This record gives sequence, structure tokens and C-alpha cells, in this order.
Amino acid sequence: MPAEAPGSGDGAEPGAPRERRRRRGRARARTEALLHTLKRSRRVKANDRERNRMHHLNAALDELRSVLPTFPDDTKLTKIETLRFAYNYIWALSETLRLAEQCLPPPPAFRGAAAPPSPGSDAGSWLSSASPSAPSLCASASGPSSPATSEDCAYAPADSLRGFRGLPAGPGAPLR
DNA sequence: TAGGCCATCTGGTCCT
DNA sequence: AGGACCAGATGGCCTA
Repeated sequence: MPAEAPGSGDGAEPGAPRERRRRRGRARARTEALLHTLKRSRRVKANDRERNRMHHLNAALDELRSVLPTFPDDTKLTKIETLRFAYNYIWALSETLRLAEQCLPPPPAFRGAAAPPSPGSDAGSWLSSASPSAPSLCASASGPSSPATSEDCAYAPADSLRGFRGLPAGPGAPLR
């Protein structure tokens, strides 16, 4: 608790009538109560804003979840899983693009769409191969920085993704 | 019951 | 001054 405001000499004034001191004490108690309610209402407002802020953050996280390749009936990814998965997912997509550009002759009709995962691959597999050395279709793979290792954040929520077969839904509108 | 995840409150700090 | 952001604390809920 913060220390009391340094009052100006509690009940000092030798010789002051008792009644005067009493009145001063009441006034002081009133201001303190007022200050308390003011602080309280500020705190309540701040709590409200903070709650709102976290709701927005969670909404953004939900949007992120919705563009990640999981089955709807999968258990909901936790916050940290969502972030880590998104990280790896982005890495895998960019790696796919990079490899496609390096290895394939640019088809005339190529529209820049990300190549789908190889047949039979599921999220677990592409996630597990999301390492700097794994997708080595080309020899000189000096690609983007690798996804985090299992030590830091290469965590793949494999359980909730096992069985993923289709193409992930493309991101819609950019996150706001 | 322990551990993980989450929402909320709270006080501190930074920014406008 | 007030709002945004952040991190720590706390308590509830759920699951192994």
C-alpha cells in the first residue's frame, strides 16, 4: 500500500479548540474517502479497458486460428500453440514457395499460389519436416531462417492436427 | 490431486 | 492527465 500522504502535522496546533480539530479530522476523512472513490472509479475504468483489450487480443487470436489448417472439430489450439503453429505454418509455406521457384520452370499460368502439400502429406508431416534440412528437394538450400527448434518454439500441435489432409484455407482479409 | 490454461484484477511504465 | 501496454498474482475450470 502506498504510504499516507504526508499530512500537515496531525492535530498539531497547541491550543486549538477541540471542536476545530474534530471538524478538521472529519474534513480530512471526507477528502480521503473522496480520493478513495476517485481512485476506485479510475481503477474500475482501467479494468474495463484492460478486459476489452484482452478480448480484442483473443478475437485476433481466434482469427488466426481460423486460417490455420485444423479440422473444425479439433480441439481448440491454445494460445501458445496457435502462435507457434502459425510461425511454423508461415515458414513451411514460404519454404514451399521458395523451393517451387528454385526447382520448377516457371509455368506460364503460374499465378503465385502456394504449392499444395505433397500427396499424402498431412499437417503432421509437413510440420515435422519443417526444418532447415528436411525439405531438401534442391541441393543448395539456403532458405529463410529456419523455424524454431524443438528447444524454443518449433512446437507442433501434432495431436490436434493429425489427419489433416486438405489444403489449408487461404487467409482471407488481413488481420486487423 | 497436480498441472495446464484461462480470465480478470492490479500496479507500474510508457506514450500521446 | 489519461489511455495503452505489460507482467505478476490469483482463482476457477478442466483433464490426466
